[in-house]
Order: sequence, then C-alpha cells, then structure tokens
Amino acid sequence: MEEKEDVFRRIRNKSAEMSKAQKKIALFIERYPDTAPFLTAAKLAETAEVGEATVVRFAVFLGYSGYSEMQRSLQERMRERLTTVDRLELSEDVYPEESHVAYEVLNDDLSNLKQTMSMMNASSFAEAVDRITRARRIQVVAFRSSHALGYFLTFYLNLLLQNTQFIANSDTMFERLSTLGREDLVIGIGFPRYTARTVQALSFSRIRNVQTLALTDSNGSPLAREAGTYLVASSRLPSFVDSFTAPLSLINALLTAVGRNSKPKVARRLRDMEQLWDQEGIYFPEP
Amino acid sequence: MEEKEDVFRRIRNKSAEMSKAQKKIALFIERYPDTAPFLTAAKLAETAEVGEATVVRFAVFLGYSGYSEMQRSLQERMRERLTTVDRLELSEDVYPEESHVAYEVLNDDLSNLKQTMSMMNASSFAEAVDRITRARRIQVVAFRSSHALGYFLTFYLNLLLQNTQFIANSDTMFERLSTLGREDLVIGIGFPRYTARTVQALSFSRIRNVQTLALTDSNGSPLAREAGTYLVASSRLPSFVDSFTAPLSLINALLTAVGRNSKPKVARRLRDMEQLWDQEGIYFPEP
DNA sequence: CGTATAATGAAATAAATCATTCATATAGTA
DNA sequence: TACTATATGAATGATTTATTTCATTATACG
Repeated sequence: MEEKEDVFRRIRNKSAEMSKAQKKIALFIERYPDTAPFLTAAKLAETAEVGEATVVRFAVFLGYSGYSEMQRSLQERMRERLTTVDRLELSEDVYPEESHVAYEVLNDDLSNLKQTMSMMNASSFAEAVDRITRARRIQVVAFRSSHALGYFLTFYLNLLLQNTQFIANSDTMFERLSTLGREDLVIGIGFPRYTARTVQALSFSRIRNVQTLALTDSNGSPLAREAGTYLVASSRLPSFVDSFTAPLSLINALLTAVGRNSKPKVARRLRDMEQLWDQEGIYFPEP
Repeated sequence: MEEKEDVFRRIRNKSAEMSKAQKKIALFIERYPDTAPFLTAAKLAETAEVGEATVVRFAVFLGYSGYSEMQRSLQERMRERLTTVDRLELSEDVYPEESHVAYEVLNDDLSNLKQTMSMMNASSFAEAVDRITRARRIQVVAFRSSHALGYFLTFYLNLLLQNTQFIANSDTMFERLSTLGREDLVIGIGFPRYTARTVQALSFSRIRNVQTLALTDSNGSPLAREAGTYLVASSRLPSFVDSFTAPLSLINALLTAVGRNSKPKVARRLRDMEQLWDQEGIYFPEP
C-alpha cells in the first residue's frame, strides 16, 4: 500500500525546517486536530495568531497546491478517525493484529468509566468532597500498584490545601496514623487484590474516631466495610494488570470538586499557578 | 439549558412535511453523516441529484439562516461524535447537583479515551511494544505530576521483565542515563506543561544511540520530536488538573501487550509472585 | 381534464474565501 | 553594528461558493 502522507506526517517530516510562524500553525493543527479541518484560512490564521498569507504558504510548504487541498486532507483524515472509533463498537476484528490489544484495553477502560459513572453514588461523592475540604490534615494510604494513585492524589491535594501526606510504605504507618484526631482524614486506596495494610489503616483510624474515606472497586470490598465514606470505581481488565483508569478519573473529579468548593481559599493560589504556567508555556488559546 | 437541535433531529421532526427533493437531501445526509459536513452546497446538490437552490431552501426549511449555518451545525455534530459517547447523553440530567462535577469530569475522560483511540497509530504502538520487549534495560523518566504514571509503568514492567528503573528526580539522571547502551531503552513520560528535564533525557539518550520511547499528549509535543517512537494520549480536562486517565489506559495496553508477547516467561514469573504474596500475607485473603 | 399552486433547477448575483502582491519586520551573518 | 536574506501580514485581486431570481415542471384539486 502507498505510504500514507497525511498532514500530520508531513508536519512531522518538515518540522525541522519550519519558521517561527509556521511552527505556530503546525502546533495548532496538531493540538486541535478536530477543529482545524473546519476552519477557513483566515480563521486558522487568526487562532494561530499569524497572517493569512502565512497559512496559505504553510500549505504550499507542506507540498499541497494550496490551502484548500490541505484542508481536504485534514478532513479526510478526520473522517478516517471517526470511522475508526465507530467501527470499534461493532467489531474488534477489523483492527490490524499488532495494535489489537490496544483497542481491546482502551475499549475496556471505556466500559470501566461508563460503569463507574452509572454506579456513582451522588451523596457519597458529595460527602467525600466535604470531608476533604473540611479536614485539618489528610493522610493518603496506598500500597503497591495503588501507589501511583495515592501519589497523584497527594500531589494535587497538596497543591490545593497544603495539608496532605502520603503513606507509601508500612514501616511508620501506625506511628503516623496515631497522631491524627477527629478533625483529620485518612484516605485509603485499595483494589483487588486488596493489600491487608490498607484495610488495617482504615480500621485503626475508624476505631480512633479519625475520619475515613476509601476508594475501592466495589461495595463488597473490605475497604468499603471499614471506611466511613467510600467511593467505587471499576478496575477490571482482561489482563494481569488492574486498570486504574476509572479510579484515576474519579480522583480527577474529586480534585476538581474540591478545587471549586473551596473557592476563596484556593482560587488565588490556582490563579497564580495558571499565570505561572501561561508565562512559561507556549500554549495556544482554546479555540 | 436549551434543547440540542442538531440537524438530524430537525430532519426527523420535519420529515413528514418534506417534498420529494427534500427527502432526497435528507436521506443523503442521514446516510453519509461524515461526508455531508464537508460538501459545498453545489456538491451536495449534485450527489443528492437535486438542484443547488433546493439544497439552500432545505437548510432554510429546517430553520437555519442558510446553507452555511446548516453546514456549521453538521460540522459541530461531527466533532462531537468523535468525543462524546451517545449513550450517556441522557444521564447528564439524572445526576444531582452535588455530583455534577463528577459527571462532567468522568464524561470528559471518556472523551479523552475516545480521542486517544482515534489518534492511535497502530505501527507506533507495535514498535513500542517491540522495543520494550527486546530492551536489555529500561529507564523510565517522569517528573512532577507525571510521576504517578512513571511509577505505575515501572512497577509493572519490573513485575514482567525485572529490568526497569525509575528516574523520578533529576539529580542523578544523567549519570544513570550515561550507563545505557544501544540495546537499552529510555521511556519518557511528559504532558503539558512539559518538564524540560524529560525532554533533555530523551535527546541526551537519542544522541547516544540509546533507544527512546515517549508517552505524551500530542504530535506537537516536544517529547514527540525527540523520541524515536512516541505514543499519544489526550489529557485535556476543564479543570486545573491534567487528566492522566487516557495515558494510564495506554500504559495498560502497553503492559498487556508486552505481557502477552512474552507469555511463557512472564506466566511463570507471575505464578511465582502469587505464591510469594500468599506466603507473606501482603494481600487481603479472598473471601 | 384544466387550472392554480407549489416545487424545482439553471443561471445570474452576492458573499465568502483563497491566493498574490508588496511594503515592513525579523533573523542571520559578516 | 550594518547589511542581506528571509519571513511576515495587511491590502488587493482572483476564485470559489452561497443565495436569489425566474422560467419551467410537477402536483393537487375541483
């Protein structure tokens, strides 16, 4: 089969010899591949903050006869992407052998997310957000493969509230837990096969009247039994790996909610960070 | 919020009062929803075998100001189709106020996954799996919020291959990278705002003929430019958090593929680990 | 069957969009 | 720093595309 010379490949091949303004255009197209195909040359120029003529020259530079031809190519490519996604729902066998696994797994994670959405308990979620927002100190407990989730949650909670610590190995766990009181919160994260220590952390804290929140995979999980509030996210995959995709998304949701909830305190801090990011970044404004 | 009045709904509502030629147009749009948005009025007229004027009148008949507006509506709809999951459209209203954020975020992560699937490059994926499988030693480089992803990937690669190390702070990075050779692999993970060190790790390694693989958010990412092979996963959220849901799912896919690739070796290893875990009581006993 | 009414499409006109020009700005080099 | 080569964008011209007009054809109805 003929080598596929779509816009994105051409951009990649020629990116070395691009001028400043051309790079702006390239970056925009790459970052917004489903907006670009519909834009007129003028609109694209405006959004990428370059002159209209430069956009046209960019198309020629990539080897097209003009802007129109490049646009058609972008549209063609978008149509292909769409059929790829749609076909997925029909049959998995259509995909080339070498990437079949990828579609399988991503598709299962799609299901995990949908499942999680439909199982979501609104009041538990609200309660979780409330507890996090009010807590004096927060300890996140997550071992082994859940470590990644715990780290992520801790990282962002500290960005928001500056009161969170991460317990990632069990050596000093109980010492640290025993410093907590009833205004503090322990967040335990555990998925099959559940780590015994995480369950212990929750029950230990609950007995001592420390608030507890669990992120786990089902209502029947041992963590759910021990925690004052718990949230559920599916993690099944036809693989030896457990999928933390849905739990991670749930954590995104929690963080976003906490961020919006504690507006006055957090808002300025976030705005400062945004500014910092803007200054340092080479990002395009959203289309 | 205003009821979503897309072209297809309008067509259905008005199909009773359509004339013969209008029915032709409606049928074409419904049958070729991913071609129609790109056609000019003349082309659409030709393909549907009606006059050009009739096409324009059809748009007005549906309540648009003209053909252009209908076309924009079709394009809008097409863009949404690429990311939105139809089945869930209903449930938005079902979500109560207090957990609406959750709905929003999880739904956006669904979009991210879908987007990632549609952008997936099959041959790059296969190449990535191959490089991981063949590598003598693997170094994973991931800083700041990508840390969680890096940790997760390292954790499982070690489970599978026992040859992976994680570079999470930059102090000793170059020392460690300089011990690698052409049979080794560096995996860089970076999302906006990209950490300069991660990019440096990749370019440093590439120059020294060490194999490189990047996980990043778009073709335009600086990591993509530096890496021998790169995989793309969307990470956009309307929040201060970046979403690593799709990247995580991609990592799941990589791990699963690597696991299946090296079956006999891995299977025994996994069995051994299970035994070990059982003996040490790391995991909570299954009920 | 004949007339009134609505629908249709080819062609003319209006609007939008693309491509080119040229004066100015920027980057690279001696 | 001054000079050259290159890149850039506002303005203009060319082309494509949408809309309107109007003569013709199809349809409904007494």
